[in-house]
Amino acid sequence: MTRIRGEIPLLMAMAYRIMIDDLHAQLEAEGSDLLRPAHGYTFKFLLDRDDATTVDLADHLGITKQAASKIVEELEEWGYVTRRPHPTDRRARALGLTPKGQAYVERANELRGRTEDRWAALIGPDRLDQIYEDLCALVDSAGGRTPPRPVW
Amino acid sequence: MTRIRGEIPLLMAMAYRIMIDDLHAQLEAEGSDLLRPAHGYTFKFLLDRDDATTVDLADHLGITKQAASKIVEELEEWGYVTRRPHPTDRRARALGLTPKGQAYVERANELRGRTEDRWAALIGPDRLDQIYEDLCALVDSAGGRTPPRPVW
DNA sequence: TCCATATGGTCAAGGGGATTGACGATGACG
DNA sequence: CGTCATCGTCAATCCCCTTGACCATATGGA
Repeated sequence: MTRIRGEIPLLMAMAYRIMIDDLHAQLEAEGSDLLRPAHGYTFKFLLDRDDATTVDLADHLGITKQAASKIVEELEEWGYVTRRPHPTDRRARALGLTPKGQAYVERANELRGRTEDRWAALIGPDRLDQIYEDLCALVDSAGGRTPPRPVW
Repeated sequence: MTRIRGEIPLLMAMAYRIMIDDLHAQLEAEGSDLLRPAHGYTFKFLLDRDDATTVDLADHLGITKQAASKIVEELEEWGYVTRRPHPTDRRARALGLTPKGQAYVERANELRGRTEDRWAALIGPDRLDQIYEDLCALVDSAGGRTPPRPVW
């Protein structure tokens, strides 16, 4: 297969879009709340860190604290996230995932996994493992501190 | 390497972001106009098709004709795109790339190519070829008619 | 200890890029 | 021809993010 120089980033964007659409369709089919990717990345962040603040989240997402604050506000209202007083800083509020939030993460992981399975069926599981490794290598080489948000 | 189920879409988003940032940095370094991905996808579309209309473009990008119209307006103003009377439909205007537009496409292809080269150096050129094939397979399996625009 | 400065969070205003809705002009087809 | 679809534009609005200002609390040096 002759590869067109410079085409891979475009393909990656399309592939990402396809997998996100796929996830979206599954979530919609089962009636789950349709959260945006920003919400998903927020969950993922809160899973790893305890007593994270809104500013921490904003840094992680690569957005302003005001934007992050609004996301947190929504997620709290919808029952996915809690804000409790911060244990050591009385200015701050410590963020946490509710059971509902944790359940959503697990469900989304499972559904993304199914999307991966479909791709694996297409190209073979070993190839998918390789892609995983290669993507990790690329991300690591960029320092791993890339905000997950696509630029658009 | 143990792969976390459901993580590939996230990695793909980050990888895409990294490659776009890379391209962006290169374009900025050489003083080129900083066009958004939507503009790039517009160019790519206009390269393939002759006498395309704004509505055709909107369909391709998966946005409304009003939004597409605005993009075309900008690109015309900046000298990348022309709007001439449509040969067979007097309601419509046929879009085309100016030499400046074509040059931008070639330049962007080259710079994306360099980004690919850096990745190839990291994981090996043969692996990159495989990824290309696999991404093509995924995109084809979705009908190839996926709007390039990421959902966010 | 006190004060200067840095930082977490919120409120308010504004902007970029999309959407919906309405419309005039032309095309397509019975 | 008359009806209905389609290309393009104008206008209003929306969503999500940004910038800027501000208060309350932390922090660290004199």
